[in-house]
Amino acid sequence: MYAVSAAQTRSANPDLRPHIRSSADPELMDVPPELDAAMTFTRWRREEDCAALLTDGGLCWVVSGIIRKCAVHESGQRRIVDLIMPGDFFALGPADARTFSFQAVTEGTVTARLTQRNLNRFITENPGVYCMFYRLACNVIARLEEQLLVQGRTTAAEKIAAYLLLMSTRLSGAQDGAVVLPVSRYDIADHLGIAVETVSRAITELRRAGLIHLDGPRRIEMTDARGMQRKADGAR
Amino acid sequence: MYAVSAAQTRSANPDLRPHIRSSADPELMDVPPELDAAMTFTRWRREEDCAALLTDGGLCWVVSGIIRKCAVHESGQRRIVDLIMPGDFFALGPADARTFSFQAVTEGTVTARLTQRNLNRFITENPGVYCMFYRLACNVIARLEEQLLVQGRTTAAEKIAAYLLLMSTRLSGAQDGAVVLPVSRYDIADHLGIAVETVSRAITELRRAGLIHLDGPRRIEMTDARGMQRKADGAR
DNA sequence: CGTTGCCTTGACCAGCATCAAGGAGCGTGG
DNA sequence: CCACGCTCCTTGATGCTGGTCAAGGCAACG
Repeated sequence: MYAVSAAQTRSANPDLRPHIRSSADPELMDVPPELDAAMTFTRWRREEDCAALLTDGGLCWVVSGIIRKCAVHESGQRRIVDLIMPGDFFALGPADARTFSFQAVTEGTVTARLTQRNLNRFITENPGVYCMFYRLACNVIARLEEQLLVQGRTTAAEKIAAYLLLMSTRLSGAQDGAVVLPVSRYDIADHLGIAVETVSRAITELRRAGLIHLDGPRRIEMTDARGMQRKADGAR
Repeated sequence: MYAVSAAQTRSANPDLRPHIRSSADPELMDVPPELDAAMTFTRWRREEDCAALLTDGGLCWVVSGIIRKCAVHESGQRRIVDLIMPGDFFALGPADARTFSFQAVTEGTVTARLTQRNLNRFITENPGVYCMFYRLACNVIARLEEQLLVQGRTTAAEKIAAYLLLMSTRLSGAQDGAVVLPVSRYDIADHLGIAVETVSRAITELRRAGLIHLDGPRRIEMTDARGMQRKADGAR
């Protein structure tokens, strides 16, 4: 077992509760109050491993902050398969325990957890909740498919452009304006399957082309959303 | 609406019924007989577009054969995001209709379809079925994550090795023995985001290295499963 | 003030996309 | 029966892209 370093509140915390809303699909995450009361909230430090949340087969939501789902190859290479943001849910499949690990990306990430026991107890009384789980799972599917499309672009600049657009929609709901990247260049590299240096170069290329404007390494303004879209789609 | 060219049997066909089993998780797809009776079966010709199945928001299973889920970019490039095999289910998300299309890959692919209407009717009487949907959706998630890991490899040979191993497990349940690829080199290329020529060259490279043996272009024997795994993991 | 993590740039070379060509298998029609 | 067109697969030549190694800047932090 993993020793969780932060305090856990055993019941619903009114401070945290309202944040459990999917930005992509606000109406979706209407967690029934009964379910809410059965959840355990946890706050995580940066880079802290939170896989222990899921070892018993329970479910988990990100309330605030970011969680990343990683796989580490034999060769030592790390691959990020998913970035889990506020409102998103995640669970550990039967085969996942061996391949995947979870870490908090941002300091003070808060998760809401539903243990297998509480889940079972709740489900027997209220089987309709699976409908919500089904829809949440479909959201994950849509997210992974988008990620596959981003990784499927040919050049690095296209990948980065598509990635920034995707991040922009996921973080703010819009594809223009400014994004504050919650992840480092290293994380982006491992998420896209390219080298850090290439990430850096591609961002510089987009900046030189006048498609984005940097305000520090993390804050990126999309000065030309249309152009970014064309770039992402591999227009020549 | 799309004119479906093949005959449809309105009720459960005893010939087709037993095939609706997931090879990956046999116990999972125990479709309740009541649900089975509400399904519509369709047989598709090769390359036939079967997106019309899903426009009403219903669900679909592949009974036999293969369905591919594609996205086509502005630039005309095609990307395959998923290969759907017997026992797997698929549905059309709200945003999917614009981006994705579905086609039968193999001649005579059979699908089982549950219309939105039948689904609704059935669900009100039996809400527990969503549990099955949830688990099926989790299977899709696991599949997409594996695909992301395959695409995340660095060199083309690693990608192809990982892809062949994955195909092998998905088609036969084992990682050794022979695989008969249900897809063309072009499909593999569009699934991995690399050029056809590179696919061909990578397969030749694996053959020359003694890791596989070709018996015609589609039938591939894994003569050295261990070596394939090492190759896929980027061992040097 | 040194250390550490993160980001950027340069130089170099392997690997892949691209263009081009040719072969194998197959169904169609003469 | 063969000629033809078609799709699919393979191989070669070439130029560009990105991985790798190396170095340096910058900010936060002890």
